[in-house]
Amino acid sequence: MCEKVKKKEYYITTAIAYASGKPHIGNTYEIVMADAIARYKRMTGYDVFFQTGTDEHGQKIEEKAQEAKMDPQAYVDQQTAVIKEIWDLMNTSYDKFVRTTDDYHKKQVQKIFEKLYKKGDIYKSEYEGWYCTPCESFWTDAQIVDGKCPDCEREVHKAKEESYFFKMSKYADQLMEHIENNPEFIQPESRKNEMINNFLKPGLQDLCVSRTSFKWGVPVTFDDKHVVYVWIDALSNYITGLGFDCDGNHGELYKKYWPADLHLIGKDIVRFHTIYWPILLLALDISLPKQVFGHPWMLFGEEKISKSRGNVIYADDLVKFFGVDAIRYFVLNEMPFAQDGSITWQLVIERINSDLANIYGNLVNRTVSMVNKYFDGKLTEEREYKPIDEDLMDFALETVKKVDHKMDSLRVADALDAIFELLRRCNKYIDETLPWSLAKDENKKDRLNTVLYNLLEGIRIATVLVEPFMPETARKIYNQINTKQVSYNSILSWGNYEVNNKVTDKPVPLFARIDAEAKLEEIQKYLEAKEPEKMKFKDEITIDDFAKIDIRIGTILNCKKHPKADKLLVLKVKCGSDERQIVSGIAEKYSPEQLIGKKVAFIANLAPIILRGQQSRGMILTAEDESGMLETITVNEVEDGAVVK
RNA sequence: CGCGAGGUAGAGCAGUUCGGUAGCUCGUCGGGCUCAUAACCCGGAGGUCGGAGGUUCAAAUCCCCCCCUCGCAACCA
Repeated sequence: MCEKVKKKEYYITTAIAYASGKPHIGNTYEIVMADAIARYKRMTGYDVFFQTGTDEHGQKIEEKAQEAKMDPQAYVDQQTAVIKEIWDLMNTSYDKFVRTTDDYHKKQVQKIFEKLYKKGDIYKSEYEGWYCTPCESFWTDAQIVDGKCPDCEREVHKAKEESYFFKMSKYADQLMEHIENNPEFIQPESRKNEMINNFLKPGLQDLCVSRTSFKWGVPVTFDDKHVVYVWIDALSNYITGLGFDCDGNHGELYKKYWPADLHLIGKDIVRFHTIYWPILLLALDISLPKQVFGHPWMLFGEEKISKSRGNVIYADDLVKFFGVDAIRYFVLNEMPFAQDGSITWQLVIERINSDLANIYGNLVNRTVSMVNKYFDGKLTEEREYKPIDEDLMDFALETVKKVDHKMDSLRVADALDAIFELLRRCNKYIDETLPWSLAKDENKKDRLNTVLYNLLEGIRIATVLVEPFMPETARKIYNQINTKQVSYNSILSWGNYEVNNKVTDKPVPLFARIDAEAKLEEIQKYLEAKEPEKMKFKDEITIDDFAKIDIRIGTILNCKKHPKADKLLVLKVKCGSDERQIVSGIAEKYSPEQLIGKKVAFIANLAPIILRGQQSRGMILTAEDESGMLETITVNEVEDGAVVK
C-alpha cells in the first residue's frame, strides 16, 4: 500500500433481511462474507461504511403478525431482534442497521414516490383486464370466452383495479448502456448474461409499485388507499440509511459514501438490484452503485435449505457446537465464487479438523512450545540465516499480495486458501529445518533462534491476514505469540515481529480436534430434543362454511401432459353424468398413465379458470407432507359422483 | 429449440481466456519425524477430462451434434 493522504471511502451493503422468520445459515452467510470484506478493506486502509438491516413491510408480515395475534410493529420488532442477535453472534462489524419501519426511511420513501409521480415516471393506471362484477374477478384477453366471463358466462367490462406503475422502459436503454460500459457492474458474469437475455432484451414491463390489497407498508401520501410496494421501499434503504434526502439536504454520510462500492446480495434477487434499482436511481438522477455481486447459495448437501425439507441449519446451533470463527471460516471457505456451496454437519467437522486444528492451531501450538522449550519463551537477537529461509520469506510476502488480489475480485474463498498455503509452508519449514535436532547442538543455538523467529514471523503474517475472516482467533494468536505488530503495513515486509517478546508459557490449543462420530451423535440428540413445532391449523369454520364446498369422487378417464407447462397435467374426469376437464399441478409426481382409471376426490364447484390456455373446472385433492411427498386422495369401492363429506 | 450454469481420480473442486507432461484438498496405502492437538513432512495407487464426430503435428482446452444434472423464467385452483 502506498502512503495515503486521505482514506478512500468504501461503502458495502448486504440485502436487508425479510423480518418474517429466523435466518438460517444460508442467509447468514451473506452478512459474514460482507463482514470479511468490510474488515479487510478497513485493514488495508479504506474508510469503510458497512450497512445491513431488515425489510419489515408487506403482506406476509401482516399475515404472520395476525397469526401471532400481534400488532405488526410489535411483530417486526421481535423478528428484527432475532436477526440482529444472529448478526451479532457472528461477530459482524456493521456500522448501520436500517429498518424499513424507521421514521426517516419511511418519510424518504414517501418523498421519492411523490417525486417520481410528479416527474411522470410513476403513473396511476388500472390493472389491464376484464372485470366480471358478479364474480369479482379479473380476466385477461386470453382468458375470456367470446367476450364473456369464463366463469359465469356473463358480460365483462374493462378492468378498473388501480395501481401505480413505474415506467421502466423509459430508462432501459440507458441502463443497457451502463451495463455494457461497466463490465464489473454485475458479478459474476453469468448473472449479467441472464439479466440481459431474459429481461432487458425482450423489453421491460412497467413495474407495479403500489398495492391496495394490504395495509402494512409505507402509505402513498397523495392516495391513502395505496401502500408502496416492496421495491421502492426496500431498495431505497441503501440511500436512506446514509441520510439521503429527496429535497437535497443530504446527511454527511450520504455525501461521503454514495455511490456504494458493493451491494452484496443473493443470486435470487439480482434482477431487482441490477435492473429495478439502477433504473430507480436513474430516474432520481442519482449515480449508480459500482458493483452488484449475486453470491451463490449454501445448500444442505445437494439440496436447497428449506423448512419444508426439514434440513434447516441455523447459525446459532452451529456456533454452539463449533464456535463463531470456525463457522465463519467454514462458510467463507466452502462457498465458491459462482457456484453453490454445500454444508453438512459432517463437512463442518472435517474442515475444522483438517484446516483449523491440524494445519493452523497445531502450527501455532508446536512453534510456541518450542520457543518455550528451547529459549524459555524469549528469542534473542542472534541470527544465522540459510538459503532455505529465503523461500519462506518470499512465500509469505507473495501471499500478502495474492490475498489482496483475490479480495479485490471478491474471491474470498481463494484468499483464505492462499493464507492456508502459507500455513502449510510454515509446517513444511519445520520439517526442513528440524529444530529439535538443532537444539541438541549448543553450536547451533543461533540457527535455532533464527528458525523459530522465522516461524513466529510467518505465523504473525498469516494471522494478520486471517483477522478479517476470524477476528477472535487472530486476537488469541497475537496474545499467544505476544505481538503488537498487527497492522497491515507491518506485513508488507519481513521481520517486524518483536524479538524480545516472551511468548505465552501455556499455549492453549486454538481449535480442539473433534471426534466426528461422538460429535455427530451429540448433535443428533440435541436436534431431536428440540421441540417439534406446534401443529398450526387454519381459523375455525362452521359446518355451513364447509357445506359450501362440493367434494366429489370422479373417475379419471384420460390424462395428458399440459402442452405448455411442465408442472401441469390435464385430466378428463367423469363424475356420474358429468364430464369435465381439470388441470392439476401434479406432473412432477405422477405420469399421465399412472392416473388413468383412478377414482379421486375433487372439488366440483370451484370457479373455473384457464391455466396456460387450458380450462380447468375443479381441483383434484391431494395430500402433501413436509418432505414433499404427494398423493392424490383416492377411493376404490365407491362409484364416481359420490359425495365426500 | 425460453435463459443460464455445470459434467475432470472414491468425494469436493481447479485447469478451458491464449491448444503442448492433467493439478489441489479430503480419503486411502507406504515411508519419514518426535517440537506439536494420533497432529506435521515426503512418496505411491487411483482419471480413455459426460458421449460421438471434426480441425490440428498435438485437444480437458477450439468447432459441430447428442446425453445427463442443477438453477431461473412460465406454471400448482
